[in-house]
Amino acid sequence: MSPVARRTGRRPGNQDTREAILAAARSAFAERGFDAASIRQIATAAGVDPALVHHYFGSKEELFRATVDIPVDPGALLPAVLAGDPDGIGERLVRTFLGVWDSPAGGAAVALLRSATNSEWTARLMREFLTTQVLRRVLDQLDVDPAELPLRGGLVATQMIGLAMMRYVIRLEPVASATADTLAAALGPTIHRYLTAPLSPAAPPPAAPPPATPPPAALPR
Amino acid sequence: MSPVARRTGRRPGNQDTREAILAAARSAFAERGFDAASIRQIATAAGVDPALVHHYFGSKEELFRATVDIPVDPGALLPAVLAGDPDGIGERLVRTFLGVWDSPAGGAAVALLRSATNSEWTARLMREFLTTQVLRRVLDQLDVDPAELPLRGGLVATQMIGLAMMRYVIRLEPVASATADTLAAALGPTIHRYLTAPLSPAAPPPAAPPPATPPPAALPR
DNA sequence: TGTTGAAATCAACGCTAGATGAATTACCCG
DNA sequence: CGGGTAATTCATCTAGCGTTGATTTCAACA
Repeated sequence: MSPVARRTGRRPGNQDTREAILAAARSAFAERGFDAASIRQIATAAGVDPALVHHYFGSKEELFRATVDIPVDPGALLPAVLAGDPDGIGERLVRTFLGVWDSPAGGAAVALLRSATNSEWTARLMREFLTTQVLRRVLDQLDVDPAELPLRGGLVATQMIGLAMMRYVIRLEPVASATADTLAAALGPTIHRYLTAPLSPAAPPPAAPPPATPPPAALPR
Repeated sequence: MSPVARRTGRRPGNQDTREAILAAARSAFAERGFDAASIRQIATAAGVDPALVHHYFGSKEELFRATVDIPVDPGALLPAVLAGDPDGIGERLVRTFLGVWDSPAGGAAVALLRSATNSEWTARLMREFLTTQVLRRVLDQLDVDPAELPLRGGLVATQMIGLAMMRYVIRLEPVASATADTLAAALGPTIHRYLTAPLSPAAPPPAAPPPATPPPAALPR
């Protein structure tokens, strides 16, 4: 009937449909997380039938893996962080971190972060990525007491993930729109302290009123 | 057949089914997030028919709201944070924060945090809670330049939410199992610095380089 | 040219979710 | 004792999900 009634079968031109699907999946996962993003809408966004997604990638999980698998090799970024004035290492780490998250790879990271809050296996994925890929490498190149290494790494992760959450997920102003300079200046010293400063308070906590009271202050209503 | 074949109708004894549902919902939402938690399994965990959940709370969203609506009135906690040595304010804030998150109310907070990463309206909920309920009040009671207030608040939020994410969601060791003392000693100075220390590096204040990219954030929906 | 294999679509399955409305039972008040 | 109201369940509806298998079209190669 209609002159252009191509309904089924292979497409004439483009060969880059696979990339289109990947791109659509990337943004969908980044914006809505693993569970909330649906293959059907990813396919629609890519102008493609849902079944085609399964044809290229086997399952939703594999699609997610392919989406996230932009290997931001931390090893490649570390030299730039470690080079130069040791006192500036905090600021440089923050700048590098922001650079990655603002790049296309950042979309994958946001997707991972969003999904880490929902499914346990994503959380584990992230945990392992952090420990084995990032923290360990960073701290290996500093002269840190190995016994203190995990805690120092955890503290740094705390600040970094918090920054990512606020800037890219919750989008709390003015952090969401702040310049890298501002954030580097503000957070850099924190990172530096977590990496180098003594951890335990030499002096016992002064005048702390009995912390024994986890507040029953929960107000009823 | 079975002598106790009560299938339908009102239950003999307890009247506290509503609370049972709420409790089950609280832990389900906290453990799995809004989307992943299902009314059906909440009902099962409470030993109740799914329809009963809709009878008490109208919809899943309302149930979530009721779950989250343990008003941990920040105003009630602030005096304890603000009293005493001003230099210890950071540590006290961390301790109070951990106290809340480790209490029953913390379950609600974890639920909110988990869900904030998925649905935009939860993110907004959290954003508004942070700005209007917490940050504003904390900073109102300190002598902070009002112009710097939002940024300082955002920085504090960054560190606090990061702590919550690592400790309660990602569960990265050793942060997840660290004592409140350890964390307070480590993070306290950071908070203190965010609240009081000068923000911009005195050397290169580029006089606000055009925040050329305010919205890389295409808000979905 | 004819054949083959990949690209793409269609239609459907099985599943689970949230939600609804009617039916059944227990409690409370008069 | 009897009626009304709230608590509880059952059966069902609709909608969306991931996934699968068959089927059709295109492109390349002998």
